[in-house]
Amino acid sequence: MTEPLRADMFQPGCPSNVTPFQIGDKWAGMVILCLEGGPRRFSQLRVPLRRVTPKVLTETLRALERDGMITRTRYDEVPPRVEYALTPLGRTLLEPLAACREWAERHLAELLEARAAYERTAYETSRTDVFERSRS
Amino acid sequence: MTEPLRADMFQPGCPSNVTPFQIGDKWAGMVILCLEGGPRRFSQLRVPLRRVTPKVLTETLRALERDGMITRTRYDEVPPRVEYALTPLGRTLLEPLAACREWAERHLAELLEARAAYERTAYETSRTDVFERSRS
DNA sequence: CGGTATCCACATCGATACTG
DNA sequence: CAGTATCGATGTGGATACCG
Repeated sequence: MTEPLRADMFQPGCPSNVTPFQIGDKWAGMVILCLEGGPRRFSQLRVPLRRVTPKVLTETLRALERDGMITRTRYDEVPPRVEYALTPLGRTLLEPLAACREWAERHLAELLEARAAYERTAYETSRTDVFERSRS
Repeated sequence: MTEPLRADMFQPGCPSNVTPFQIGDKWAGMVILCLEGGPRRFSQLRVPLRRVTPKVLTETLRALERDGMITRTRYDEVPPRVEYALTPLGRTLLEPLAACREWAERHLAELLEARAAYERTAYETSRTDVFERSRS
């Protein structure tokens, strides 16, 4: 546990998808993180976000733009180019986001452990009624 | 703005419902906060949560219990009594939760302002295609 | 009191196809 | 390249009624 679970939240099967924290919708937090290093283009965002569909990415970007978290800059060129970047307000999200990430790095293993223990006991003990835990 | 928008996130119409932060599902974060001051009973939780339905509250509590964030203690009395309380692990959530709340208190007004400005310009300016923004 | 059991409305996400 | 347009699956929450 010296290495603090450098979890890659962009990995679909990554356990950090299990964190109780969510920034806005499913993708907004990741978009914020993708923009931390500077402006990014639409297509650039689609890569780390594991093939989020353009529709959903557009919706996410519009929502973030609407709320003043990012800017959308369109350059009149051919081929067209559009860049998204964090606003100062959007940058303020990085701080609490870091707090959430830190929590995950410190405690995710405990959460997973508790969850596993719960699954185990659910099958043996005295809960009056055990509901289904089947996962497809 | 000296008063930092002591927003009551438990109020249904409260603008803090607009914050980009969410702990788990819709209610989990509020439950954590409700338990900050000590153990609470099922019915006690329903009050500040503005009449969340028992079904949803049960689901929320089960999920938090499963993940080791809260404990469920049943006392064999008549009438039956059940208490929910934060585990040590659950208490660790209070710190990042505080970071999120602080963000809201500091920046919620800016977010709302940006949103309002966006609504305003959406009706007058040169976006190639203005989508509907109607809210029922 | 502390929940369950159904049923349903709605929002969100995804897949696919197409366009300025 | 940077989206838009549809359609459909899924799932999360709410309303209501009932139970040990």
